[in-house]
Amino acid sequence: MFGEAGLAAARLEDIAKRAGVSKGTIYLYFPNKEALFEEMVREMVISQIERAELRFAAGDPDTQLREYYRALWSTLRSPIFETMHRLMMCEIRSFPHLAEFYVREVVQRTLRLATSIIRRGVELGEFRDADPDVGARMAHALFVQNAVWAANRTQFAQLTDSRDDVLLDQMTEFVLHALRSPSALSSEPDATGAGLL
Amino acid sequence: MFGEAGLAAARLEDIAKRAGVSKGTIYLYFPNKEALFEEMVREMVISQIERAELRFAAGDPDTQLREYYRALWSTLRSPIFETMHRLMMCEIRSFPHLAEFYVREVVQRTLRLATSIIRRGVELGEFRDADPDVGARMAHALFVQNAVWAANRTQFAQLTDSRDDVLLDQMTEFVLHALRSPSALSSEPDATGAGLL
DNA sequence: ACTAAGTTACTGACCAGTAAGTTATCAATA
DNA sequence: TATTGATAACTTACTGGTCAGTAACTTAGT
Repeated sequence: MFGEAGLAAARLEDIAKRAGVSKGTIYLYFPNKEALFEEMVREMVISQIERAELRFAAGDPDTQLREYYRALWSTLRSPIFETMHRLMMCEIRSFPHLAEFYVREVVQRTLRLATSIIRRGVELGEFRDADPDVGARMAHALFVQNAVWAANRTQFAQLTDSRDDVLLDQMTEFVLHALRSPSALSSEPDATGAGLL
Repeated sequence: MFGEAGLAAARLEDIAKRAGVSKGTIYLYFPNKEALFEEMVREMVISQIERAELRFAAGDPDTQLREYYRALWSTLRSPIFETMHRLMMCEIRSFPHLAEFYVREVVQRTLRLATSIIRRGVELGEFRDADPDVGARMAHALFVQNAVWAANRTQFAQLTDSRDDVLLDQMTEFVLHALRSPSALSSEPDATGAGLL
């Protein structure tokens, strides 16, 4: 209900009703509304961790990254992320430590995986020699913002493709081109020469 | 004051005081609180249009885009954008047409410029042959999300560089690598071969 | 008979919106 | 130049509804 209305607009009595208890019961478990809200977001973040089963796929960095971003996108497009992200953005000023918690427990963990894939790609010469950490962050930013737009397609129609899978392709291609080293043309289907190797 | 507290938490009496009038006066000009809010956001969007003087710079697409994104970044990092964007994201569900207005009047106008620069780059063979519209949108997403993180550096410290100018470089390099055609290595200072040409 | 768990009915603060009253402006007139 | 009257601009003080939080009461479990 917080997700639907936000912290201020969600009425404690409605929350209680939906939980099948009376309002007073809530105060047996939480000191006040804010604490309930905070606890709820923490639960969401934790369920988010469990949901996001981002695993190393086998194969070259290119393939690994594609798999990684496919999984990331499915997470970002889930209703739970959409809700959590919106709440986080709206209430971040009142609950700054929630955002810190989220970044530490979810985003960083996720980014570390991307970073390591990119690092290996750099070592193999498949990706250009740039800071893998920066690359991972840039790609993450791109995905998150596109998820925000996609979650509000009605208003942001001009900013997203109408199909999620097309959008995923667009993002993945963009990111991979940004990371790829100019000499590694092998994964380009229409590459005619062997490049510098 | 809406920017500081949000629609619900901002008290009409305080707004009136800050405006140097009494609460009743507001109701001579606006039917209710929501209308005042909406009008204020519209004003912000309009002032945003005036502020964002994104112009074609001279030179090759690479240089033009660098100049474009420098200007975009300075807009995104301005306090007025930060406020407007946060309000938009928080109240989008209550005021969907505000977001539509914003996308139409600001974002699309801005994107069109980026698209045309990229299109010319594609025609010149400097950028790879991909949909310029998609490229512009991807880059925009990347910039917007980084602006959001940068606006909350305390919480999102791990997601941004501590310096705005470094961040701008990181984003610009990422985007340009994503757009560049593999055969156009000329702008790469350490390029050793002439590529396929 | 004691405690844990829950409910109900209330209070007090808050605040958007309003109705009645006040002041400033200015044109017309003497 | 002063007076009046009309109206526009604004203020004040109040109302009504909402809702977080609580205190007294009830029920279930052992």
